[in-house]
Amino acid sequence: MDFYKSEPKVLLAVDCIIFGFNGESLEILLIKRGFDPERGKWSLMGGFVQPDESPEGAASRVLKKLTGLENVYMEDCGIFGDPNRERNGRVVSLAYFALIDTHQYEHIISDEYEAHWFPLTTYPELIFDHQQMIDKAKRELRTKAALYPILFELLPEKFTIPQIASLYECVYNIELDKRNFSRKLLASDLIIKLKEKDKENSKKGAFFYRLNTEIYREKIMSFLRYLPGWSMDE
Amino acid sequence: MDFYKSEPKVLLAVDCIIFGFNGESLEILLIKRGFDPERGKWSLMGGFVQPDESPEGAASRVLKKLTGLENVYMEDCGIFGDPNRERNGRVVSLAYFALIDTHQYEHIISDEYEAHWFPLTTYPELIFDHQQMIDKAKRELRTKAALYPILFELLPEKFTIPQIASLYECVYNIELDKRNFSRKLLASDLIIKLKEKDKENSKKGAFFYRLNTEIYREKIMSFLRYLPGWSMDE
DNA sequence: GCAAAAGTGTTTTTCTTACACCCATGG
DNA sequence: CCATGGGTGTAAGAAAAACACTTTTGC
Repeated sequence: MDFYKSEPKVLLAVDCIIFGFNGESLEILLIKRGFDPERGKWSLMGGFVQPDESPEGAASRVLKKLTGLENVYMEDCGIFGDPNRERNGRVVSLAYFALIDTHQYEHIISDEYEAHWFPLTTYPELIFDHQQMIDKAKRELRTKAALYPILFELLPEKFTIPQIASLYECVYNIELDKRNFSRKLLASDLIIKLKEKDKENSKKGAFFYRLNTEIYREKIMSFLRYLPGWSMDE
Repeated sequence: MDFYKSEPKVLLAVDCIIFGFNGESLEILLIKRGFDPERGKWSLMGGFVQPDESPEGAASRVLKKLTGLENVYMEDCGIFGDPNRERNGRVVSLAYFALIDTHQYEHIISDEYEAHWFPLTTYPELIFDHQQMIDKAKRELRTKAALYPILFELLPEKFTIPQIASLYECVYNIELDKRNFSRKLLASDLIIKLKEKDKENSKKGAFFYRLNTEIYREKIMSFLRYLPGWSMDE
């Protein structure tokens, strides 16, 4: 039964790039390590894959431990396994990015970890190759979000069109014509208008919308516009 | 120095989804296992990550061992680590897809492995979760190729426009208007016309082209058309 | 000379972009 | 009553799609 006895084993870790959007800027959640090695330095939240769990499971566990959140959108976004990436022995790390709405992030158990949100434009130096992980996660996020409407995962249930627009502006570091953006989005049938208005950010107030989950599920699987009338599931 | 002594180690494998295009159909390269466990069954080519190599390194090594090819386009496309995915103990496997031109595939060391190309439409049942790996690789290939011109990696140095068109048709399972496709491609400046013609596939003959590697390198990093005038590197 | 694939020209339609202008409202 | 962001209308321009038609050549 033990066919692979002679094969080498490695320590397998997961690290989470946790993206959050507060309405103004795109941010990542970092922790100040309270444990060795590299105690006291800033890093991504991570952990080791346990014998009874899958890597995704480990990533979810780690995320929940830090934020208290479950059922969060996560996606693996890279394998970091250079033999010398950690000085303290061989660790292969699987990077996952998570998209959360920062407003849900109240019930944080941050007593245990010294966690802090940083804007993606300025954050402290990080240990190991965590900087590269963030870069990779950013690229993956941009690529994926160009085809699939995953950025909605960063917004609360009720959101306004100006909010989404500014989210896209943050992610791609561009300026959008909000008027055209709004129309394009409405034409996709992805969002449903609500009666309420958000009066926080303007005098006139912007209508709230919610996701049309049916269309969303459809589009999240087939948003490719490069090829004529083609959908992912064939 | 030994901070992680108490953490569990796992066997870490790589499995390669090797895509090839022969001008007619998109195929994958499978091997008939000549070793236990699951001896005699069809599977992806794989191997274990060694202490002195990165996972990408392991994937390249495995690919080279089977095909003799080096410097092949590869990309990780999924982490398969369900605790019960193998009956013979815990193995986490990292899936990589490779794109190769089947015509380069002559110097195969297939004595050691019983390898065979199968069309993506019909191939034998596979061990473990290799079927899911192929599904994932297909999805990733489609997503990536919708934004970046990676499908050229499947073609020989000299190729014709009808060849690329039929490749896209294979990958996305669609029919293209070859006339419009041709113009669109030429407009991108990605390819350079050669003097020669390929007379194999038609009486008139189709001109050969080669990649404009400069434009290629540029586009492979920024082919997103979803957002106005935006490039990946900011 | 005809069948078959390659490739060009042209029209139609659809999508993007730019921007003028109206709307609602808190101060 | 006006400054401010939210939102609609509209017209110009670009890109995609559809398709008629010409080119080349092996048989």
